[in-house]
Amino acid sequence: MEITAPLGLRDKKRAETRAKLERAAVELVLRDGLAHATVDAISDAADVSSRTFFNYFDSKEDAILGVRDLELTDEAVAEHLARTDGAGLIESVVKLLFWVIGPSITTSDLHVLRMQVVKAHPELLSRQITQMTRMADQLTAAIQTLLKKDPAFAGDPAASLQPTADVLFALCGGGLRVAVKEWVTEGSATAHDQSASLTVLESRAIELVREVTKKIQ
Amino acid sequence: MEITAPLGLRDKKRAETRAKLERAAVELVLRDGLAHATVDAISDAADVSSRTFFNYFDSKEDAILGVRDLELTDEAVAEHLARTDGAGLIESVVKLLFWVIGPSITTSDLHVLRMQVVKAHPELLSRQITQMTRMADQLTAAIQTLLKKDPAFAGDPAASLQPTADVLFALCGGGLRVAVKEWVTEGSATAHDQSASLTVLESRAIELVREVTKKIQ
DNA sequence: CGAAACTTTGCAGGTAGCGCAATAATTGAG
DNA sequence: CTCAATTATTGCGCTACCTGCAAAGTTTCG
Repeated sequence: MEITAPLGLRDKKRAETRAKLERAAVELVLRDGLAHATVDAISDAADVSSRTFFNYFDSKEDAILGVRDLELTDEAVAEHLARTDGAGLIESVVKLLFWVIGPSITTSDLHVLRMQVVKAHPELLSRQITQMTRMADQLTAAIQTLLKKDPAFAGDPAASLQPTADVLFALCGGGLRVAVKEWVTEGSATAHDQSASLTVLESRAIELVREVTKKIQ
Repeated sequence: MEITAPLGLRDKKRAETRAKLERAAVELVLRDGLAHATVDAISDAADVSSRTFFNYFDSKEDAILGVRDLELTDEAVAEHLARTDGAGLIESVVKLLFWVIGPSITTSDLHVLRMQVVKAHPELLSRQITQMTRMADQLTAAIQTLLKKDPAFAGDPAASLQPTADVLFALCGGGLRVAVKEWVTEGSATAHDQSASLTVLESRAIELVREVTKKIQ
C-alpha cells in the first residue's frame, strides 16, 4: 500500500493538479448537481484545460470519487494476506476487501464531502461496486488461498473452491457495503475521526456477516 | 409477475420493435465489440431511427442488457411469499430472488448471448448490478417479513432487521449469480431443457449458500 | 547549457443522449 | 366508415463526454 512520496517538482505539481481537480469536482457537484457540473466547469475551477482533465481521469465520475487505479499486484495481495494471518475466515476476507476499497473512502479530507455527494447522487455508488468487481477475479483467487488454509474447507476438491470463494466474496462484500451505507448516513451528522471510523467500519462489516451466518438455517 | 399480454396492434408492434432492438444490440456487440456497436448501427439493424432507439431505452447498455422496468408490485411479492410458505430461510430468499430474475433468464433466448457479452465486456456488470439494486428496496423489505417469521430472528429489534436483510440479500444474490454462471458455461455445451434446468438452477444456488454458511467460522 | 522526457493545450472528430416539433400510424367514438 | 384523439416515429439541433494527434511549454539530468 505504501506509495512512494513524490520528490521532484514535476510529481509535486501533478499531485497538486490532481488534488485540485478532485476538490473542484466534488464541490461543483455539491453546488450545482451532477448534471450541471460539467468537465469544462470542473477544469476551469482547477485552472487547467478540459483536455488536461482527461490526462488525469478516465471519466467525470472517477474525478468525483477520486478513483486512482491502484494496480493491485499479486505480491501486494500476498503480502496483505501474510500480515493478517491467523484471523478467522470471515475476518480475513472482510479485511481483504476493506483493504482494497478503504483507501478510496478515507484517503483525503474530501471524504466527508464525497459522502454527501454519494448521498445526493446514489447512482455513483454503482461505480464503487464496479471498481470492486473489476478486481473480483484477483480477489476471489486470494480468497481461495484462504479457503485452502481453513480446516473446514481443507478437504474440498479444488473445483468447489471457486464457487465457494465467489459466494463468500458476495457475502462479505455485502456486509461491507451495508457498513459503508450506515457509515455514510450516520457520518453526515457527526464529524469523522478518520483513523477511528476506519476500524469501526471494518468491524461493523464483520459483525454483520457473523450475525447472519450464525443465525441462519 | 404476470404481465398482461399485449392486445392491440400498437402494443404488439412496440414489443416487436423492442425485441428487435435488444437482439440487434446483443448481436452487434458480440460481432463488433462494445465500442463499435454504435446506437446508429443497432438502430439501423432494427430498422428504426436512432432517435427511436432512445424512446425505448435510456442508454445503449440498457438495450444490450434488455433492461425493462417491470413493476414488481407489493401484492405480487406478498402472494409469492404466501405460496412458498413453510420453507427454510435460505430457501425462501433464494426462491424469492429467483422468482424475480428467473423470467429474464428464460424468457428470451438472448440470455445466453447476453452472458457472453458481459463476459467479453465486464464493464457492463455495473449496469447489471444497478438493475438488480433497483429492486433491492422492495426485495429486502420482503426479506424482512421473512426474518420476522423466523425463530432465530424473532426477538431482534426492527432496526437490526434491515441490515440483516441487506446482507442476506447479498449472500443469496451471490449464490444465485454463481449458479447462473455455472449454468451458462455448462449449458453452452449441452442443449438446455428449460423447465428441468430451471429448478436445478434454483437448488444449486441454495446448495451453494448452505455450503458456505455451514462451513464458515 | 542542452538534449531527453514529460506535461499541457488546442483542435478536430466521433458518440451518447435529450428536447422539440412535424409527420405518421393506431385507436375508439360516433 | 370517418374523423378526432392519442401515441409512435423521425429529423434536427444542441450539449456533453471522451480520444488521438501534434505543437508548444516545462522539468530533469548529464
